[in-house]
Amino acid sequence: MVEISRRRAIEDVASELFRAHGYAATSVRDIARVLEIQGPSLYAHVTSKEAVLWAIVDRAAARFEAAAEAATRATGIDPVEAMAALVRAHVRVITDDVGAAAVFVHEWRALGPDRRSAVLERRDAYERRFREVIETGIAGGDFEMTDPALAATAVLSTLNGIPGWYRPDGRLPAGRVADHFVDLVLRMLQGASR
Amino acid sequence: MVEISRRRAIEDVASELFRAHGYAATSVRDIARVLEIQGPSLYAHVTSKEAVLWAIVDRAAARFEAAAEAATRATGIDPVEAMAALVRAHVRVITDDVGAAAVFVHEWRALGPDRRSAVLERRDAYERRFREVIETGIAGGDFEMTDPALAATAVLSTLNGIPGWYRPDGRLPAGRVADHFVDLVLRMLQGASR
DNA sequence: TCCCGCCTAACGATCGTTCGTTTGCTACGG
DNA sequence: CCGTAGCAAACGAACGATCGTTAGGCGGGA
Repeated sequence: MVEISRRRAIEDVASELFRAHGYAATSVRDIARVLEIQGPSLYAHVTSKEAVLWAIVDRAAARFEAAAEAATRATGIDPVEAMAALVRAHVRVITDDVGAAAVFVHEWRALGPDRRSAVLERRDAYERRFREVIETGIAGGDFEMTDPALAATAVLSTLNGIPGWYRPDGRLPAGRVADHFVDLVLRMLQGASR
Repeated sequence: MVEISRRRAIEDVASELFRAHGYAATSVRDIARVLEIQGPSLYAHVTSKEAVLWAIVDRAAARFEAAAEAATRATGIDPVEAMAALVRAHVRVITDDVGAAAVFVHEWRALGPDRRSAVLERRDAYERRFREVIETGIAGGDFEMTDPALAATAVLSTLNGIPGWYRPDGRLPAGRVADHFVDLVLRMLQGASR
């Protein structure tokens, strides 16, 4: 395997360990052991354990933001279409790197105060994209909702459960997962059976 | 506040700290500090840190199971009604003790192998209740679903996001939260407008 | 007097991190 | 073709701090 960057390899290993056991329960020496080097040797490539977590979280956040941005740009103003694109983009980011996505969703509280609040701010902005599409859909009669903010939170909760069970070699390929969740989310937002 | 059991007070404090910072990031001395005693003094009431986590997780699991059992017993065979009761019961257990529910959902991986697999087994059995109602609903034409297992997982993901934002003194009272989520879940399961 | 709740002291282990040194390769001057 | 300078990567020892936990003692209410 060609080694582009030792640092990136560290972050990938750390992603998987943080996902499986959590940031606090994963020691620097645990990460090093997987790479078959000694714990302190890691510090030739990274400045601190928290910096590794931050690199993972920051990159994951950027991928979510870029995917949502692209999805919004690619679709017109039709809320149903826009929401489907947002969901599909979100699921793709998760399935492309489950470890990083899980760390982004669950381990941001381990960051220091500054970085933690920065993540929360970006998360709010991201959720706002979903809420605005929902509000547009309500105004246009495409969606039936009394509480758009709660609906956006519920939608993202549903999607963010995926890293808890999805595995790249599981019974459902990533594309099918996306299809199913687009369907589920649109059902949540569109009017009930009547 | 009348103090029924010192041990229970420890578990309640631990619930809140485990929820806020995670099990591994919470020290025994952190728990003791909130109770205004010294760290080692906890061991007069408790046998180990993991035992505290187990007590919290076990009680939360039992409350989920009991609530689901009661909900199932109270409703007939109508799947829509049964699912509504299951969702309402689940949300009530969460809102009754957000801390314990959050710990149950997120911190079970910190348990030792035996207890962890015991929890996973109970969680599977619990999820099975949801899946069976969904399957019954599909068979009777009440629900439209191609993948009942995935639907059950998605429903529980949606509900288990609640501890991430619900606060007893928040803008939504517990009853409204339950109403909204019953609505959202039934929409997910029932046929869409398309 | 006894016991229960809490104390302080201390243990071995492990944590994140720093430091000085060694290793193995690549490039280049003579 | 040799010798050597340079460099990135990893090593092993060691640091201070903190972890979960044990042990023994002290004080006050029944």
